[in-house]
Amino acid sequence: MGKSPNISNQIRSLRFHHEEMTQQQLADLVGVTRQTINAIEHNKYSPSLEVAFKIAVAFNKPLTEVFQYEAH
Amino acid sequence: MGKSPNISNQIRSLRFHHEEMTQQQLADLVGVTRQTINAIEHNKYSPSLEVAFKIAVAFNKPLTEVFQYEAH
DNA sequence: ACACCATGTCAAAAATATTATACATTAATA
DNA sequence: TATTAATGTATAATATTTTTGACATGGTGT
Repeated sequence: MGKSPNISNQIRSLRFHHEEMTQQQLADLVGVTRQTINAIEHNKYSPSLEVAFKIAVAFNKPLTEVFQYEAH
Repeated sequence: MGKSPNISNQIRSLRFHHEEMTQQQLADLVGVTRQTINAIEHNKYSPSLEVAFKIAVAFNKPLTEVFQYEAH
């Protein structure tokens, strides 16, 4: 659904809370490419639910702590 | 990410808990088609995070109560 | 200065999600 | 019987996400 201004995320800050985990390292944990992590981090589009869940697992956080939704 | 055996959901039972809300009615609330709801309900693929959030909002539940992830 | 690493970004291709149309089945109902 | 509503499918077309490959930048270290 294209650009998603109504979804935000804490990926960047979570990465730095995790011993400065790099975009590449997170991508490897999740099983996607570095560009995908970068795009999601910058809200270029809303990821699939599966990728979102995998990111949450990588940080050992519930999904809703990584991604927030604000209806408009 | 194609078929998603590691994501399950409670959409069907939530629909019936909501005055027997129909697939079409949920689709209208969410802004997708009936076929999309049907496919998601049957785990044919994992929806976008945005659609997942909208479904959760339609049921007035946190996303993680509607969708569950089980890493394998 | 040079190399290295993390990041931002871009464009084209591949993969996946979603729509649109259509048709079959079942249950309810007039 | 006939009709209507809800659902399960199916296929092709469109939209979106993800990959791949590439290049540029700023920072850090040698």
